[in-house]
Amino acid sequence: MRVDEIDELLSIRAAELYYEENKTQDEIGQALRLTRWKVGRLLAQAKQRGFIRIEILHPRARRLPIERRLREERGLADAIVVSTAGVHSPEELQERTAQAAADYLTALRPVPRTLGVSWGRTLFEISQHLRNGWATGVNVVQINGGVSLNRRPGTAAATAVGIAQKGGGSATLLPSPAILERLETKEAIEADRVVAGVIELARSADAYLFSAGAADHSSVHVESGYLSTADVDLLVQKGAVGDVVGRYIDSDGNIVDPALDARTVGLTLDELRGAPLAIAVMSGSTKHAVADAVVRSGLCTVLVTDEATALHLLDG
Amino acid sequence: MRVDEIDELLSIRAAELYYEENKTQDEIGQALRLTRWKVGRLLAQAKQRGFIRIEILHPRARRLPIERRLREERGLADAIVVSTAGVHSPEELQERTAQAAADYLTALRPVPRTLGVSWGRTLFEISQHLRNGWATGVNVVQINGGVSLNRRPGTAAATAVGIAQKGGGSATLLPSPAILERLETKEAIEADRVVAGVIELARSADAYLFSAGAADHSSVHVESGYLSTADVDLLVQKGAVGDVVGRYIDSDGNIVDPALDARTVGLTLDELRGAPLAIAVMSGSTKHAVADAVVRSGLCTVLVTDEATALHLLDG
DNA sequence: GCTCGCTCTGCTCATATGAGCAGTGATGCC
DNA sequence: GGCATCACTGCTCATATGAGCAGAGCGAGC
Repeated sequence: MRVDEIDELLSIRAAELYYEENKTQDEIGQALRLTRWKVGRLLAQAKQRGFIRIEILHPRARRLPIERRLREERGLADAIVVSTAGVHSPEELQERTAQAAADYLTALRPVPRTLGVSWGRTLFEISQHLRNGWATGVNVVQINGGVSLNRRPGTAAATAVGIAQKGGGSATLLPSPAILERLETKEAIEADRVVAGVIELARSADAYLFSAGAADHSSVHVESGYLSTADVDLLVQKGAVGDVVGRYIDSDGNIVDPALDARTVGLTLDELRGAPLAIAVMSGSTKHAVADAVVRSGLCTVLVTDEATALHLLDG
Repeated sequence: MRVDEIDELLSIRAAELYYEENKTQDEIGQALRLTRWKVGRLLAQAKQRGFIRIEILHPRARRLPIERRLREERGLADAIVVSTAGVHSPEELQERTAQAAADYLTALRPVPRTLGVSWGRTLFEISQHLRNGWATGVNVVQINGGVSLNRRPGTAAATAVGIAQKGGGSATLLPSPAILERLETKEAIEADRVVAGVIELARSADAYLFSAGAADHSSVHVESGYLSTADVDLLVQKGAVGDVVGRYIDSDGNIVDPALDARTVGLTLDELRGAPLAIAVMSGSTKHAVADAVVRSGLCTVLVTDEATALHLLDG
C-alpha cells in the first residue's frame, strides 16, 4: 500500500469523524494516532481532492461559484443560478427559476421606473411569484406583440398587468399580434399612433425582462397560432435554436429568417443588445441551446437560470 | 412574509456564502447586515433543519452515525456500513462491502487463530480483497458443505484457501456437498471421521465469517445444482427469505423446512447464534429481507453492509 | 395597564482551527 | 560518501467559532 493511498484512507476516516461524528481535529488525532495538525491537513486534502461534497438543499438555494464563473467567463453584469439539488420535475425547476427572477427584481436597485417585459410561460410564472408591493410605482410596458390568437387569450396581458399592479404601477400593453402574415400589415400596425407610442415607450425602458423559447413544437408561437409546426421545422432547418421576443435566432444569435423577422412586431434584438439592463430568464434542458445563443451574442446583461443550464454554458 | 420565513431565507444565503464562498461568519454578517452571532445561529439552524448535506464521496467511505444506530438499536457488537454515494451498479456496491469486510478482518483484534467461513459470491470477493499478510497464521475452516456440483467448481475451496494463504495459514475444507438428497446419506457423511473432524474444528473457531443468500432463482444453491428453481419457489411459499450457511430461514430466523435442513451439512444456526464473534456480510436490495432476519434473530454479532440495507433494518 | 415569563440579541470568554515557519529526514545527484 | 533539495512534521501565533450569560423586547394572562 503506497503512502498516498494510506493518506487517502486516513483522510476519509478523518472526514467521517469530523463531519459525521462532529469530533474535533484533536479528538480525531487521538483516535487515529495522529497530531491534530496532520488531521487538519488530511481534511484539507480531502476537501481539495473533492471527497467532501457540501450541498445546500433548499428550493431557494443558489450556486454562487457558478454565478461568479458566469460573470467572469461570460462577461455578464450579474448572474443568478438556482440549485437543481432535489429537483424532480421540469416544472419544479421552472418554478425555482421564476422565484429567483422575482427575488432578483424585488432586490433590484435602483428600482426601474419603466420595465419592458416580454410574455410567455416563464414571464407569467415570474409575475405570479412577485409579491404585492415588490416595488412602488413600476410602470410595465410590453416589448413585443402578443395578443394571443386562439388559446389562453390574455395571459400576455395578465403577465404585464400582474407585474405592474403588484409593483404599484400600471401596464402599457402592445396591442398587436406577435407576427403578421404580411409585411405591409406589420408596417401599417407599427405606423399606428398608439402602437408607435408603445414601442417608443418600450425603447425608453430602464430595464428589460424577458425569456426565450426553444425552437420546437411546444413553442408558445405554435400554441398561440402565429406559427405552424411546419414553420418551426423550417426555422430549425435554417439553424434556429429558439426565439427571443418573438425573433428566431441561430446559435450565434443572428436572425435566422430576415423576412419573418420583418413581420415581427416589437423591439429589435439590436435594441435589446444596446440596453444597459436586460434580464434573461431561462431554465430547463430544452433551453440550453437558446440560452447559449442569448448569452454568447450579448442579448442579456443579467442571466437568471438553473445550475444545469449554467454548467452547459460554461463547460459546453 | 413571516419572520421564520425570512430567517429561513437568510440562513440559506448565509450557508451559500459560508460553504460555497468560504466567507467568515463576520464577513457574511457585514454582507447581510447581521451580527456575526446571528449568522452563526442561522448556520446552526440551517444544519439542524437539514438544509446542509455533507457527503463523503469515496468508495471506502463509511456511515458512522448509521453504524452507531445499528449497534445501539439492534444490539450488534459492531457494524460497518459503507456509503452508497456515487454507486452506479449493484456490483460496485458488492465490491465496496467486500472491501469493507476485508478491512474489518484485517483490523480485527485479537487476530482469530481459527476462522470459520461459508462460501459464495460475497465470500469469494472478500477473499480477493484481502491483502497478502492481512494476518499471520490464521487457519481457515469451512463451516458448511459446498463442493460445487456443476458450474464454477472449486470457488468454495478457492475462497477458503485464498483467505488462509493471504493470512499466512492453511485451510481446512469440508469435503461434502451442501445438501444431500437423502437424510441417511447426510448422516453417513457426518459420521465420516474426516468430515466429523472438520465440523468439530469449525465448532471451535474463534470467529465466523459468512454471508446470506436471497431466496430467489439466482441463489448459488440453484446455480450449483443443490436446489431446483421449483424447490426455491416452494421454500418461498413456506416463508423463506433467504439462507445462511445453506439453511433457509423465514423473516423470524426460524428454519423453514426442517426436513431439508436435516439434509444440510455444516454448522447449525444455533451453533452460529452461540458464537462470540459472527461476522455477517450482506449488501444489495435483494438481501434486505434476509439481512433483517439475520440481525433480528441474532445470527450475527457483527454486520458489514451498505447504507441502504442498514437503513432498511433500522427504519423498515 | 401591569407584570411575569419567554425568546431573542449582543456580548465575554474559552476553544477549535488555519497560516506560516523552522527543523528533520529522506532522496537524488555529483 | 557528501551535499543540496525538498517534502513533511510539529510547532507558535492569529483568527474564527461556539458556549454560555445578562439584558432587552415582546406577548400572555390577570
